[in-house]
Amino acid sequence: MITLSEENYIKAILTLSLKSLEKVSTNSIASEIGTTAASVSDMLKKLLEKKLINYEKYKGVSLTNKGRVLATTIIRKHRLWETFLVDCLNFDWSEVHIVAEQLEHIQSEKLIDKLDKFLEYPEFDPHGEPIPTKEGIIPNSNTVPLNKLNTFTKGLVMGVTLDEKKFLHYLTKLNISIGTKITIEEKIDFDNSLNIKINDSFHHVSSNVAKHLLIKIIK
Amino acid sequence: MITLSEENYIKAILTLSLKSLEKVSTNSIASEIGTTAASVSDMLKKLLEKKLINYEKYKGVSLTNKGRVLATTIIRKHRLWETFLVDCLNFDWSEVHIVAEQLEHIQSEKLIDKLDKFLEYPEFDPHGEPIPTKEGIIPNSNTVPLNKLNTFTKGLVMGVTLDEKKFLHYLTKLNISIGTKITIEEKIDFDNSLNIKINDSFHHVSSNVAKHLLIKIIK
DNA sequence: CCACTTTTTTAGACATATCTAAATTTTATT
DNA sequence: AATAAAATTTAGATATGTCTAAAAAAGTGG
Repeated sequence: MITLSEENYIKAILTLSLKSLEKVSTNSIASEIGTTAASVSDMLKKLLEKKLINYEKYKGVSLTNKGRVLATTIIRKHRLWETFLVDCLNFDWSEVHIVAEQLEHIQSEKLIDKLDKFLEYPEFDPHGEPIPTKEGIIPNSNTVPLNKLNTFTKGLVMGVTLDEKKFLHYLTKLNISIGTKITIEEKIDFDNSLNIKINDSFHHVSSNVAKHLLIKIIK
Repeated sequence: MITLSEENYIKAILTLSLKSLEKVSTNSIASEIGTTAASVSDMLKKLLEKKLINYEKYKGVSLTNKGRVLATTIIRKHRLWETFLVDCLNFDWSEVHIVAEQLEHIQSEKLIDKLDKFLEYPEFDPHGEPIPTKEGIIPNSNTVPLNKLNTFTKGLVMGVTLDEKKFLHYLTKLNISIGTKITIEEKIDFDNSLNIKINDSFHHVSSNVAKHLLIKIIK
């Protein structure tokens, strides 16, 4: 069981992951949530226990695939509820946030699927932010599958297009999650596999893995 | 600040109050909520502290006006959300309860007013239960203002039609709340005031007070 | 009306989530 | 490379809400 508080931390970690390349720091989470670094430290232990984050003391945090899926689900719920509040209930777009912050924690997959349908599958929320898909992908016009990138291009992992246990487990092993920075070092013509750099360490991945990783190109 | 847990207790107390005339017992609350009598005892102290209930050790519980308004608001929210789930999202009426149990705790008066309007001010939820008004009255075809009752008629207080601090304070003093049993003992022709019996003690109330008390007649 | 049963409350624990203050580790600077 | 500064973690406390077991009060039957 995931508590409301844990959900808020996971969401904060995703938000921060998307803002920069580095692992998320304890202090940044504390200021995002409005709490103390000590409380964050306590909570990180619990989230590690539940395998929602990758975490080493003093070394910062990143989301595991499990954590990433949870976080995008919460953002999906938040943005769908905001859409409902503005489009159906005629809320002003500036006042929906605090209400959606509560609604995003309602536990019912069926509810959110039916709300999505009722709203006719909106792509963007009232603030223009893209609504993540049911599969946990945050749509972004700038994303490209990893295998389409040129050598020496750098990018951030924005999502995956395959929801398979073995695949996600493999990504965890490679230390790939949302916000992970990847550089293409070499493309092997023979089998379209890639040599890539992930946070300063080098790995080799097959074309089949690369095509399921959505990347946002950065300078 | 009222916590989610406190809201669940207050709601349970109202539900039980409406089922019988007596003060609500610790054990009945425990089985309604699915917890132990010890936990209920602990919580009753907190609810008394917050002036949401009338409570004397070993003597049972009733809601104060403040508690009654809170409880009916929660039921109003619950029933409006159930209506939304069935009418808009095409939920089956049998599966809405658990979702509405979560939604009923969302804190936003504006949200519930706008939802009410969006649903075009429904009078009944999908289970045929009346939706309480914004003022905290549970509509019931059987209710009559106290001043319309005949001598020796007995009834239960179902709501009030005046939301004024002095009035509610006066009712508290008289120990009148939702579910309180009242018997008309005598009607004074001179000023239409009434002598009534409340839980075995006798009181005199003005016609002005009587006309704002909604009563459901019982045998 | 006294003993027995049931109900309710209290006492003492535990889990969650938070805090302040102190200790530790990392990082930055000279 | 030593030391100062900043970031992070630990230790210890507090508040909420729950539990079990024991004590106390209320109700019941011979």
